[in-house]
Amino acid sequence: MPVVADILIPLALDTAYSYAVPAGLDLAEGDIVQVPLGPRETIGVVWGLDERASGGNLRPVTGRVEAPPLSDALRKLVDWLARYTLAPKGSALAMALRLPDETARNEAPRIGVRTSGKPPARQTAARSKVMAAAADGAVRGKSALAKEAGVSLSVVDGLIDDGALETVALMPEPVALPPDPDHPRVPLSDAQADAAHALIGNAPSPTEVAAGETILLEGVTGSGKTEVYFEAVAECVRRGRQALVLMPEIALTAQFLDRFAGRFGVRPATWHSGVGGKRRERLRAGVAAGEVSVVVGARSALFLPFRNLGLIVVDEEHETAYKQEDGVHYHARDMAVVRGKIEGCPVVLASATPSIESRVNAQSGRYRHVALPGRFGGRPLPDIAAIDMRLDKPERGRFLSPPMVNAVKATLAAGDQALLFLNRRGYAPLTLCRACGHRYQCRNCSTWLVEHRFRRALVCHQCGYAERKPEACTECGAFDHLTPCGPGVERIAEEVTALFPEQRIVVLSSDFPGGAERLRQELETVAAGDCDIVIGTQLVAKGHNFPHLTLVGVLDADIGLTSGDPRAAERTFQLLQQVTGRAGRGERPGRALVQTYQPEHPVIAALLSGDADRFYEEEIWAREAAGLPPFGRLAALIVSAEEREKAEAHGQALARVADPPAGVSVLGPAEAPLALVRGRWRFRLLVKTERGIDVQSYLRDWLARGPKPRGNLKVAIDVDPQSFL
DNA sequence: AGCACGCCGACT
DNA sequence: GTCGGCGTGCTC
Repeated sequence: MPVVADILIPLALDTAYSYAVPAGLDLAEGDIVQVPLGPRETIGVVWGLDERASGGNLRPVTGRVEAPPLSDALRKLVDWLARYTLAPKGSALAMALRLPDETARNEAPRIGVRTSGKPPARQTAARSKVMAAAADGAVRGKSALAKEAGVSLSVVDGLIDDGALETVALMPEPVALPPDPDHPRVPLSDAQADAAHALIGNAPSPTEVAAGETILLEGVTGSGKTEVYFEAVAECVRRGRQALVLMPEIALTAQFLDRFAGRFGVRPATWHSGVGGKRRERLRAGVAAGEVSVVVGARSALFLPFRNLGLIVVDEEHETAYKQEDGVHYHARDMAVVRGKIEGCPVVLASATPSIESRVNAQSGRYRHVALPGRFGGRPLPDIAAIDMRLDKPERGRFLSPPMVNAVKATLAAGDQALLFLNRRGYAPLTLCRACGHRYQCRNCSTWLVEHRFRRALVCHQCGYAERKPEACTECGAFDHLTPCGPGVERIAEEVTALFPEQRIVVLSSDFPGGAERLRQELETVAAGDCDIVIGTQLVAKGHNFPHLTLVGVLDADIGLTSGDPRAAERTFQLLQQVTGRAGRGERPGRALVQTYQPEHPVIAALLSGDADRFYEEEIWAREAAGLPPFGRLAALIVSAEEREKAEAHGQALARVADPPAGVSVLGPAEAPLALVRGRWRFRLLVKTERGIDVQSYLRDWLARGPKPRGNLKVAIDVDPQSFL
C-alpha cells in the first residue's frame, strides 16, 4: 500500500496536505521536506504518516531537506498554540520554522592578523605599539589588536598594507561561549539561598527537579530575584541540560547581560528581533545540537529547537510585552508554561509585581509560590506616604504640592537624586478655548489632543494624528484664549525649572529628542548621578537602576484608575509599586511620596500600606465577583483594515450576528473601540465568558456566521488572559 | 506566502 | 482594441 504523508506547510493554512511518499524515501514525523505546492516548491514538515489504499493521484514529496527534524515537543507546541489561539496551524508552524532568511546579509568574513616576521618599512610611535602588542605572533582580530595597542584601526590596516602584519581567515565567532555554572560569585543572602534551594531542590537527578512544574518567584524590587533564578540556571547547566530565560525585549540590556557574565563568566547567547542573518541560523543550529546551553531571549525564543530543555525562566512575567499582537496572537508566558509541560521541565515565573492570574494560580496550588520577603542585604524598602491633594493644594497653575517641593529640596540638599513620575507625555493633555469652550479632539478617535510644546503640535496619543498648534481658536477665531489644561511631563519640567533653576533636570519619555540611542545614553548619565531631578513617564519605572535616587515623587497616582480597562487596577498598582520601588536601591535609604485625590482608593491604600498581598487579595476578590479574568475569560475579535470606515463597518456587522449562548456576553465595542496600530485601524469586539465555556468554538462559530472579510480587511481572534486594550 | 484569474481604467 | 491595476481564491 502506498505511504501517504500529511505535510504541514508554514503558510496560513489550517490543515496539513497529503502527499505520496515515493518508494525509497524513508520519512519520519518531524522531518523537513520539500513538496510541490501549486506551481512552485515549498518546504513543509511531516505531521503524520500512514498507509492508505487509495491516494495514487496525490503529488509526491520531492525529497527530504538536510535540516534537523522538528522535535515531538515543538510539533506538540505548534498544535497546542494553533488550537488555543485559533490561528491556522501553518501560521503557528511558521514561528517554529523561521526559515533561513535569504535576504539577510551575509556575515562579513572575520579576518585575523598576526606578525609576518617582516619589520615595518617605516616605524612610527603608533606602529610600534601595535607591533609590541602583536609580538607574541598570536592571531588576533583587527579591532581587538587596535584596541589592545590603544590605536585606531587605520594603523593596523596600514601595517597590513605594509606587509608587517599578515591576514588570516578566522572561524566565525562562536554564538556563545559556554557559561560556567561554578564561576566565582557574590554569596547569596540566606533568603536568596532558601529561595534558590526551593527552585532547585536537592534532587539527585534532573528529572526530579520539579518536572513540568511552574513556580512563581515573587520578590520585591531589589530582592535579588535574578541571582536566585541564576542558581536554577546554573544547576540546570551542571546537569547538562539547556536553559531558556525569556525577557521582555526592552529588558534585554547590556546591563543584564553583564550581570549574567558576572555570574557565569561569559555573556549568554541572545535571541531577539535584532539578531539576524547567519548569526540567527548558527544560534538555531547550536541550540538544536545542544551546544548552546543558555539562551536569553525575547518571546520568539520560545520556539527555538532546544534538544534538551531543562528550565524556562520568564523574567518580569507580568509584562504586557509578552503578548504578541499581530499574526498569531499569543502570550509568551503562558506558552512557556505549556512548553514546560510538554518538555517536562520546570518553568519559573519571576516578578516583583506578578499578574493577577499568576497569583491566583499560585494560591490555588497550580503553581508553586516562592517568595523573597525583603531586599537584598537587609536594605529597607522605601517609606511610602500620601499627599492628599484635597488638603495640600499646589499653587494655582502648579502641580507640585508644597510637601512635594519640600521633599525635593531636602533630597537635593542631601546631595541625592529625585525622580518625579508622571505617566503623561507632552505638555498638557487637553487644550481648551476660553472664549468658546471648544476642546481640541482627535478627528479619528474620541480622545483629547495632547499639546507637545517642544514640537508645537497637538498630538493624539491613540492614533498618532498630529496638527500644528493653532495661533487662534479654529472654532471661534479668538486669539490668546487657548489654554492648556492639566500637566504632562514637559509642563512639570517647566515648573521644576522655575523652582530649582540651578539644578540639572532631565525629562525622560519616549519623546526624548534624538531617539532610542540618545535615550539610552541619558539613562546612563542619570544612573551615574550626573543629574539632580529626573522627570519621567513609565519609561523610568523599569530597567535601569539609579543608585543615587532616594526620592520618588508620584505626581498623579490616580491616572489610569478610571481607564475602563478591566485591568486598570492591576496595571496601576504594578506601575506605582515599580516606580516607588526605585527609591533607595543604592547606599542610602529611599522614600516615596504619592500625590493623590483618593488616598482611600483600594489601589492607592494598598500601595501606601506597603502590603502588596493586600492589593492582591482585594483585586482577586473583585475580579471573582465581576467574573473577570482569571475567573472568567476575556476574548476579542479584532477587525483591522487600513480604512477606519471599513474596520468599523465590518465590526458593527459582526456585532449584529453575535448571538451569544448562555454564559457568554458580548461586551460590545469598548469606549474607544478603534485604535490605529501600525497603519491599520483596529476594531475590537470584546467577549466575556464564564469559566469552563469553550470560547474558541463560540468565536469560530460567530465568525462563520458573520460576513466574510473582504479585501485587505482582516479579522483576528484573541483568546487570552490579556486580550483587552 | 505566491501565483493565476478576472474584471475595470488609460494607453500604443 | 490591449496593458495592468489589485481584489479574490487556491494550493494536497
